[in-house]
Formats: sequence, C-alpha cells, structure tokens
Amino acid sequence: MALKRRNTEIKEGILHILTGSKAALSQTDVEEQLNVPADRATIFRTLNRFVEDGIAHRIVSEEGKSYFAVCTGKCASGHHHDAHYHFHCLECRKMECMKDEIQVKLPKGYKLMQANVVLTGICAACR
Amino acid sequence: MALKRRNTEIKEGILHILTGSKAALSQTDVEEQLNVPADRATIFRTLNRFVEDGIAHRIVSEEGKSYFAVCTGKCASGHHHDAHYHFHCLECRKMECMKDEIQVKLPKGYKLMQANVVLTGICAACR
DNA sequence: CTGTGTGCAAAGGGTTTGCAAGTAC
DNA sequence: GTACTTGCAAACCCTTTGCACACAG
Repeated sequence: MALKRRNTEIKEGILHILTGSKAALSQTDVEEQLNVPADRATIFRTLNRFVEDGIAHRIVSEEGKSYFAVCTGKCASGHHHDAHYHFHCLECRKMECMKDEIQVKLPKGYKLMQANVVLTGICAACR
Repeated sequence: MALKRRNTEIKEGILHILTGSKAALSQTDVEEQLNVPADRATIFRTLNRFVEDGIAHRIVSEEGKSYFAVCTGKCASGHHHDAHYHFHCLECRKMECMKDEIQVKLPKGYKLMQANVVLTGICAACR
C-alpha cells in the first residue's frame, strides 16, 4: 500500500506546472519553471511519487531522458493507460502527448504492462 | 557525406553478433558476447556508425538504455523504417523486435522522422 | 509527537569525447 | 603515407541514494 501523502508547497507547485503544460516535461523543465526553490532530488522524488500514485505518467525520449505529464482520466494507480503516443520535436524539443492510442496486436502469451511510444520529427508549429 | 569504412575484426565481430541475435542488444550485451577484446568506446562508436550507415537501428528502452539490432531490408542510410515495435521483457530483459509496424496517424503538419516504440511486459517464453 | 518531505552531498550507470598510437588500404 | 580505427582515461549527463534535519498532520 502507498504511503500517506502530505501537501506541501513544492508538491503543489510541481503539480500545477504539470497540469498547466500541454507538453510532457523533463525534470529540468520542471526545475526551471518552479518558482519555489527546490532541490533536484526533491523534484525527482516528487515526480516519481506522482507516477506511483497514478497522477502522472513517465515517457522516455529517444535520448533516454524522462518526461512527465499528468494522466488523463483513465489512469489509476499502478495501471496506466498511457498507450497513447508522444511526439518529440527535434526543433523545439517539446514532448507532446497525442490523444490517439496505438493499436498493438501482441503475439499469444505476451503480457503487456506498459507502453512507451515516442515519435520523433518536426512538429506543426516548427515548420 | 560519410567517411570511408574499413574492415576490421572488431567491426565484423560486432556485426556478426548483431546479425546472429534475434533480440536487440545493448552495448554491454555486445561487449560480453564479443570474443575479440575491444574497448567500450570502440564498441560504442562502432554501433553508432552502424546506425549512421543504416546497417542497424537503435531502440531506447523505457529505462533509457540503447539497444541495437540489424535493420531488416527496408532501411537505408538516414531513412529508417523502424516503426515496427519492440517488446522488452521484464523477466529475461530481452528486447525483441516485433515484425508488425505501428500505424500512426499524425495530425497535419507533423513530419515523422523516427519512431521508438517499446512495449514492456512479460514475454511468452517467461510465463 | 510521528512519519512524510526536503536539502545536501555523493555515488551510480550509461554515454561521449580528446588525444595519441595502431593499422587497413 | 594517409586517414580511418582503436585504447585509455576522463568527462558528462541524468538519475538515484543515504542521511540528518524540517515540518505537516
């Protein structure tokens, strides 16, 4: 079972940033946008806690960096429906969450637990 | 334009390993399977060169690690068709290349250049 | 008061680079 | 001989952890 959570300024600040952002944000992004001073480790732990608690989901870019975005409705703790895909723009570096989910037809016997789908290219705004 | 390539034992050894493997391999995997002694940096550069030259493609796992696999036919230098998806087994840690390609319907104006699709779970062999 | 949250500092792990020596052609 | 390759060593970047103190409930 999960630990109890407390409300703190930092947590709410981070959540507010995530909620207000259309794109998924890296830890560094969050760090820069946060107006409350906070340690790297704190942000790291907070983001991970959000993922654990089903508040946000993590996307790993093709560069190996983690990005975070608030979950849209369907996510529950430990059971994410984040099979929607993401678009990472090489120009503006934004990691956008796309609405559509990918359709996967896994062979027999395979148990799917998570999906990490990142498309890379140039977004509409940058062309 | 690309540099000229030379044939060396290390390069051929690495290529042989990749060709003979059904799963995509990490740099460490290659390092362990290589019978010729080779430096980390060399393997790193060789793998990257393979990707540049269109011989192999790179897949980044949900953990941020890179995996490499030989391209299947359609890949050309700088223009990969690696939109097929990959399955990363949490049990045996294998990164399998699946044959099917994902279908993506990108919004207008988006230019797709690369895809990194990794599904995570338990593979058939591990259940 | 109890246990979660935070900061500081340091380690970890994979990736990347500079430079000089080695070697394919 | 030229220029691509390799090894060594070190740097890099993001991520992660230990520990002691701060603070919400």
